[in-house]
Amino acid sequence: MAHALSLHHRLSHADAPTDSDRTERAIAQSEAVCRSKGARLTPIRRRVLEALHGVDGPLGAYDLVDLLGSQGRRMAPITIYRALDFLIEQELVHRLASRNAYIASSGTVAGARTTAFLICDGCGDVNEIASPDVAETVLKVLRDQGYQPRTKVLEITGRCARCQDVH
Amino acid sequence: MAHALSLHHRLSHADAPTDSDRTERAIAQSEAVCRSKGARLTPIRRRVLEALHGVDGPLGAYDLVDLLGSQGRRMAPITIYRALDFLIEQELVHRLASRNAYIASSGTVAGARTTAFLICDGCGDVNEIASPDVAETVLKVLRDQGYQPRTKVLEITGRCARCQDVH
DNA sequence: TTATTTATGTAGTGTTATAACCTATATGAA
DNA sequence: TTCATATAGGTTATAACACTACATAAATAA
Repeated sequence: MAHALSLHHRLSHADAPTDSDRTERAIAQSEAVCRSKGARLTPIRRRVLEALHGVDGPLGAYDLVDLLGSQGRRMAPITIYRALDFLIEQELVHRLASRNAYIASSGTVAGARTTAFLICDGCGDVNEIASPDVAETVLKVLRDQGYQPRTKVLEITGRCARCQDVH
Repeated sequence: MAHALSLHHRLSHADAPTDSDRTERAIAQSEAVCRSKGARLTPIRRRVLEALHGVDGPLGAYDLVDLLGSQGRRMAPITIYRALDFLIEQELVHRLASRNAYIASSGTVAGARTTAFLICDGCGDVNEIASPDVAETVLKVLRDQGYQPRTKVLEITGRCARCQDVH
């Protein structure tokens, strides 16, 4: 991938309890979601989800292979992909097609809302926003066309406020 | 790619003049656009663009390698990618990240409008729509966030009207 | 013409994703 | 519990997509 940012830059501080707390809460919530749907959040799937919650930004599938491999037995790429498929199915993770990367669904897993990701070309930051206006407008167009949407993810690339005017 | 549809299904009828007429007009318009910008629509780039206009739907980079290779000297993948980069730069072609595929910009090349692609999981059809409402709503959100957008392409996957209720 | 830039050729490699097949574990029914 | 079935994961290999690096050729500007 030739990462713009090294993994280390994106790893959360281990000594800042808030981050791991957030991860724990997200996992607990995910477990509840899976239980209610009869879906099995197995140890592998859970570890992948934890890894994605543990970093600030998206990770490639092979990033996950390396990251999880470094803290235990190395898993084959296909294993990671299978876990990702499951997590995407449960809408716990989004695939950022434009980046070939995966990111944990943030916060409100509440409804099947349309979310947009603002992906910065400069710093690589990914900003997940849930705009009811955009969601509604898009849904209206889809209704007009007779489309039944599956993906409700919009990926928009450009430059974030901090990275304006830079090359 | 293990194409859901064979190339032949997607090739336009050679004996239906309307299709090739459309392609010719699109190419003529593209030539004009390039001339006005001082960009060079070389024979290779032109052939790639023609190929994309000549089919009904997106093509992968290696589909283009095969398609163009079958009607002349085989070109290396990098050659196709370079041509695609140019065409995307000129906004004559869009990359569909979710499909690893490329599609010719349809019709109104007029302005840098936000376009949305409705990609059908069932039949693979790609429907390009230019909704001013969606465009405006998205731009408003981006302004609020201080984002300066580059990609103005929204990819939405789901099922088209014809493919509802199927599996 | 000559210098410079832009485009293409060639070979190799990096990166992302899946196929095919087998084994193990979990779940439900008898 | 025991067996049947379904689901998850292990292993190996390969497919599919994209680009690096460097050489050559063609177009453009000086």
